Amino acid sequence: MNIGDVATASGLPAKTIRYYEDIALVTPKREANGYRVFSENDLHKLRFLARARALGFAIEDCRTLLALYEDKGRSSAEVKELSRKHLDDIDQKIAQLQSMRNTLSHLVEACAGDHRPDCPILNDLGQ
Amino acid sequence: MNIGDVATASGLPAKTIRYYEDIALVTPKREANGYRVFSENDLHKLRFLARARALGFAIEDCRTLLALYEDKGRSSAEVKELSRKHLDDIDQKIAQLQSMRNTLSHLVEACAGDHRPDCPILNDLGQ
DNA sequence: CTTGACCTTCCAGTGACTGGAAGGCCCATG
DNA sequence: CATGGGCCTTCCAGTCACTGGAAGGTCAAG
Repeated sequence: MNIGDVATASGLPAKTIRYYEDIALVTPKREANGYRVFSENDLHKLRFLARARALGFAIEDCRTLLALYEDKGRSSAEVKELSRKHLDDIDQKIAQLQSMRNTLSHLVEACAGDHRPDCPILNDLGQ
Repeated sequence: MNIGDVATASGLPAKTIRYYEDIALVTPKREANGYRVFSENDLHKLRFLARARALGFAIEDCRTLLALYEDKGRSSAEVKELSRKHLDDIDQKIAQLQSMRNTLSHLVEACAGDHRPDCPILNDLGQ
């Protein structure tokens, strides 16, 4: 398979796949003409990466997860620990966004949004 | 005031304030020795920026908001529109994170997290 | 033989800082 | 007067995970 094929099959842009090769997450072979050749296993890895990234795991975490995935003797504790930490991160981010949302939605509601210059949003920011 | 003073007073790191000068969000004067001198108005702007950033507004939005803040003839409609869009962005981000959180928390719960290699998290990623 | 869809590499930019090096300035103490 | 410590300065590089674009090679169809 060429890069376009695995891009379609994995849902990742070709650019991203090249980048993943750059940072050694996948290591496709090369044809005589220089084109990358992807095996089924490469595609499987790319799909794994796409899913892990979609869950918000950082690239370096994806690298770790992929290594654990391929290590048939790993303990699931390590995976769970990594995932639990990531879940905590997500919860923190959500909490932060919720707090922004709270403040901002109050301000937006209080703002008339007409041609007049009086604006509770700017008033608040200018405290 | 020197940069250290406004850093303390605004809560922004000195590095960040220098960066804000770089991108022309503030324009402090200079003393003969090259040190930046910040006026009360500069400090006021920095506090405005700190609050706007804390609400998650992008730097370019902050620039716009600051300009509107200083334009005493602005219409509040423009401010409200910008804020409403930002609120939508926040909502989208929250939704995305919630969906990650959902999936991931189910997986984490399903994972024994012991010495055995069987792991629902990796099984899911490897689909 | 040309066209168009692939593919390649390399370089630069994104956003909003952040860290660190190398060096100047200022004040107080010995 | 020297020195030490805490300010301040500039400049460069790195972060994260791509993304865009230029310049050019390859391949199959018509």
